[in-house]
Amino acid sequence: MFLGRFAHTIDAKGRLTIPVRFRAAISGGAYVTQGFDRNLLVYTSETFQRVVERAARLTATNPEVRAVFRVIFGSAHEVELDTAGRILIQSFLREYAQLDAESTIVGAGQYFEIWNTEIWKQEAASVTDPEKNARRFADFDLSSG
Amino acid sequence: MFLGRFAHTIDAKGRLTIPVRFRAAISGGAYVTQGFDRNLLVYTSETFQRVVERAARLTATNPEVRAVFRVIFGSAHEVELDTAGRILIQSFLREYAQLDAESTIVGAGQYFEIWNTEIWKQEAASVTDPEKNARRFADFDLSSG
DNA sequence: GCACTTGTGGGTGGGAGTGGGGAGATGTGG
DNA sequence: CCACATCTCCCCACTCCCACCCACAAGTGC
Repeated sequence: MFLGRFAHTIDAKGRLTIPVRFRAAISGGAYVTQGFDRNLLVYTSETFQRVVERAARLTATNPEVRAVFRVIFGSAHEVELDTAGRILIQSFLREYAQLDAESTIVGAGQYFEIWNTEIWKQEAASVTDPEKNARRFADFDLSSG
Repeated sequence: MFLGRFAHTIDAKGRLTIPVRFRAAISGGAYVTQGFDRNLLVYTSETFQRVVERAARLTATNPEVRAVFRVIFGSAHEVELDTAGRILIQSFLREYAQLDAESTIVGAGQYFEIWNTEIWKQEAASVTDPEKNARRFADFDLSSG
């Protein structure tokens, strides 16, 4: 499970250090894709496999399905940790998420997100708003009870 | 069960001593997350697991669900007691709860809270108001009889 | 007083994150 | 086939933080 929030830098070669606590989970390989927001998502091989299997049930005669295929498969890139615990992120993915040096890694359970730190701060303002969170937790019935 | 109220200090390294009475309950690990107010919550592994299971049923295609994931998973941090009975609190969590040296730990049954002592005092003004408490207990049908 | 517990502060070695050199692989154009 | 640029991955060096260690003050019980 991916938990927590980390401020890391992407170096001039496009490499991003993965937090130590995340490395064991993706030691068998991981997949980076574009996210639903201006961010990137990183899945373990197993989780990505489940997404692929679900997508495979859809029929490619539907143009919207083909668009989904292009997002899921066309943006996905398999990555491995180098000896220093880093991954290399393709330039087109860095461009999509507007990643420069300052990046923020956010755990999200089955996957984790990579954000440009400036863009993340805007999202964080919403995520740390007590009133909004109270409503979210009430709507989804998530009180710790 | 976590009961009582304790005034402890967070040292220059971001460490907070856990009251002795709480230590056994979290000896197997604990999770710190941002609270619903300007505070932090500390769950045992078991309690946190129940929150995670409920959240896992939601689907990430909903933007509000993604925000919930960022709160639950992105703010959570697994901590362990050091040999002196302290935990290390990540800087972004300390910022969220505005924790400086003076902190107050408040038991809340299944979990406990960490407050900036100044902010806690404002909350405590409400908690120690006999009339307000009488109304709360009446509203939630909590009289011992 | 003395032993012990609890909370607090600080030193330190090793691990984590970062940056850069350089060898090898890959692609392109001539 | 070669020359050249680019990319990828290896290794190494450096800084900084954290987990462990110890020290000490205050409180408690005998």
